[in-house]
Order: sequence, then structure tokens, then C-alpha cells
Amino acid sequence: MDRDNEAAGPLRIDAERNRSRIVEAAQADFAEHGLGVPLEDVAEHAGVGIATLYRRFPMREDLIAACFERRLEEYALAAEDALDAADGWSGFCAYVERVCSMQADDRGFNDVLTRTFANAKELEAHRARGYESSVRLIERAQKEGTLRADFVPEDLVLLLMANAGVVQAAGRAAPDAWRRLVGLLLDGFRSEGASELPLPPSPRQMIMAMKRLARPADHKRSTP
Amino acid sequence: MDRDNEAAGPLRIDAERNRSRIVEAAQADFAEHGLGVPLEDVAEHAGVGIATLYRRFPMREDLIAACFERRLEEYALAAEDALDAADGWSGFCAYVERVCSMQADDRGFNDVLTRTFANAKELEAHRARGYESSVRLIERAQKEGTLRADFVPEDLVLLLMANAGVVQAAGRAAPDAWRRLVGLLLDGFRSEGASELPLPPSPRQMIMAMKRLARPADHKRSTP
DNA sequence: CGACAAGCGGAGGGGCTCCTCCGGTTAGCT
DNA sequence: AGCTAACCGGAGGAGCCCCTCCGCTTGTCG
Repeated sequence: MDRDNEAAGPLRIDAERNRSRIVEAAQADFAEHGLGVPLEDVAEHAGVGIATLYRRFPMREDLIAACFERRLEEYALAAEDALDAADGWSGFCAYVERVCSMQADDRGFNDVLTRTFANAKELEAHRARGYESSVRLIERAQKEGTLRADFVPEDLVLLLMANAGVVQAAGRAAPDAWRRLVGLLLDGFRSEGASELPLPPSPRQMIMAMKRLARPADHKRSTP
Repeated sequence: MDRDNEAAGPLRIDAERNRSRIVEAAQADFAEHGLGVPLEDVAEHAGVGIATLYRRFPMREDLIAACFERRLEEYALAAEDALDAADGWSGFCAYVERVCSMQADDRGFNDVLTRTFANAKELEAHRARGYESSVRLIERAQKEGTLRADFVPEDLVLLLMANAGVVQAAGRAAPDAWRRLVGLLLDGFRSEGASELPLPPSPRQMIMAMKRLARPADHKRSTP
């Protein structure tokens, strides 16, 4: 946790209790409505005043970090677990499906995955860990000859973005739509019958894109 | 156009001029910022008062309809053109690339494509026309044996949603990222080496999803 | 040219959300 | 028990955007 990141001793027990309630409420609200949920709603669902929420989490990003550290750790673990699979391809597939499933289950996490957080060290550390393992996962499956040779790590980010789009658009109306997309994409990832592809975006470009998404939001996106 | 859909004779010439300006400004703003752009900005860019905009387009959807009828017609045409291609597969690929390219070029159109508009007959008519042609495109490529046999029209909607996600996330930071995704997906669409897939969402489910997106917006989505 | 319908635009009320200020409350320590 | 620092929460200003009302302007037609 990052509770005591800012000097200052441990919280008073009532404060600690409120903090937990806030995080729990936020996890539920983020999961259901995405990262843009009004903080006043979170405070209300937690049964605390809005000021209490702001005192504990001065920036929305702080609350997001507290809510998603676990999830991002699981994300990193998914890649590490997949390295233990019997063969490279099944490990790769299991990884992809597990991560995309996490996206489908949590609308907030769906947002988190394609965004960077400048001031949340733990979050970014987990992301980096997951990234490294996924690179090894790719290499292993490629050496095995099952994953297409021109596959690069940025393609995984593309997969996350694409899946985010489907999860976002399909929502509860078609809760399993993402599985179909992932199935189709995995067939595209096979080296068997792979055709020449446009160049992938560069790592730098992907990072820029993820940074861009972290900003205020150009304009809400949906019809208000 | 739908200018005179509501009885009432032709507009006065100054009014007609203002109307055109509004549509032009809106096309630009929608393309750049998505359908959620503040209408006050559109009015300002058009050089008219906000009241003038609302008088001519009482609902945001009216303005959207006026702005995107052409684009949606082009969308329908893309499928019809593709039916003229030398073979089924290249027609199918050309269609997919053309439509996805349109998404990448216009953030508003990107939103329009995965949404329904209850009160915009022309728009929905074009969409239906495009849909029918795309079904024939699919059948043709399947009979030819190049497109996987289990491909269904809903998979095209999935493609649009996935591409929307990439376009949305990558934005200008990685303007060609979508090409890579489309390339990978097209490889997944080939019948060569196709593996068994999860069931596709039903047509009804896709329609529900597109209707859902048309509503007020559950919660803005991005961090405010 | 003159009258009047059609059109114009800005002010402003309303809703939503962010975030802060400050007077009242309470845990924890002696 | 009593004190104090830590904590609480609601009121409310600020910003953004939606949409309407209404007094003024202008095209059009006799």
C-alpha cells in the first residue's frame, strides 16, 4: 500500500477505517462506471463526507493507485504464470485471455491498462514487471515457432486497446463479445499463414499514447 | 439533407448561410474532438450565437445527422465498391481497410459507427445499406474459400469496435497503429489455419450495445 | 418604401462536478 | 477525566456545459 508514503505516522483508527471504506467503494464504482465516476458518489457510497475523501486522496490518481495496485499486480503475475505453461503458445494464449478477461470484468481496470500514471510508482512498477515477462513470453513462443516472427510487444498494447474498445462498446449487452475478438486475434497471431504486416507503432509512440490518455480528457467522448 | 424535414418553407438566405457554417464547423469539431464537443464551441467556431445553433438543430443528434450523412453514405458505398473487386478476398480486405481508415480520420465518425440513432432515418438507412452489402461481401469471400467459414456479420461490428478502441487510444501519438491491428485481424479472418472460435455475439446483442452507446453516457469514461 | 415574419444572439437559470474552508467532534495519551 | 491534535463533513464558490427566453435586427414581399 501507499498509505504512509507522505511521512506522518499511522492513521488514527477511525481514519484508517474510513480510508478502507473509501477504497472499497471506489473499487466498486470504478469497476462499474470507469475511472470518471464522480468522487462525490464514491464518498457517499463509502458513507463519508467528500472532504474526507479529498483529505486522504488529494488527487484522483491517488485513489486510482490505491484501488488498482492489486489488480496490476495480478496483471504482472498473469505473465509470470504463463511462463510456466507447458508450451509457449498455450502460455501466450492463456496470458492474453486472462488479461482480456480482467479488462472485461472491470471497467476501471480497462481504462488503467491503456494509460500511464506519472505519480504512482507502484502501479508503474507492476506494469513494467508485467511488460518484461510478456516480452519473454513472446520470445519463447516465437522460438517455438508458433507465434508469428514479426510480433512485437507493442502488438500486445494494441490488443489491449482493441479489447478495451470492444469491452467499452459491448458492455453488458454482449458480455462475451470480447472472447470472440480475442479468438480472432489469436488466430492472427499464429505464425502459420502469417502475411506481411504494416509496421508496428514504436515503443515511444505507444508511451506517448498512454500518456495522452492520462490527461484531463480532451472531450468526454460520448454524447452528453 | 434533412433541412426541410419539418414542414416550413425554405430558409431565408441568411439563415441558410448560418446553417451551412454551423454544419461545417461541427464537422471539423466532431472530427477532431468526437461527438461530445461542447455545442457552444461549435457555435463560436461557426461565428453564430448559441441560440442560432439550437434553433436549427434542437437536439445534438440532429446536428450529428446533418454532419455525417455524407460519411455514412460513403461507408455504404465502400461495401458496394468492394463487391466489384476482382476476387472476394481482396474486396473484403479493401472494404475493411477503407472503413477503418475512415474511422481513423474522423473521431466523430469513429463514434457514429458503433452507435445507433433513433431519430435519424437517413443515417440508419445508409447503415442498413452498408450492412447488406457487407453481408454479400462476406458470403462471396466465404464461397471463394478465403474468408473463414465461421465469420459472421457481427464480427465486422466487433472489428469496428476494436478499431475504435485503437484509434481512440492511439490518437495522434501513433496515427498508423490501426493499420497494424487491421493487418493482424485480417490474418485472423483467413480460413487458412482457422481454429475453433468462441460463439459470436448475436445480432440482437450488437444492436443493444449500439443503442446503449447512444444514451447520455453512463459516465464520461475519462478522468475529468 | 414600409411592415412584419423570420431570424439573431447574448444573458442567464439550472444541473453537475471539482475542490476548499472552517467550525464542530473524537481518538489517544497522560 | 481531561486535553489536544487529528479528524470529520457539509456548505458553498468556481468552472463547465446545457438549453431557453426575449428584445433587437434583417430579409422579403406587397
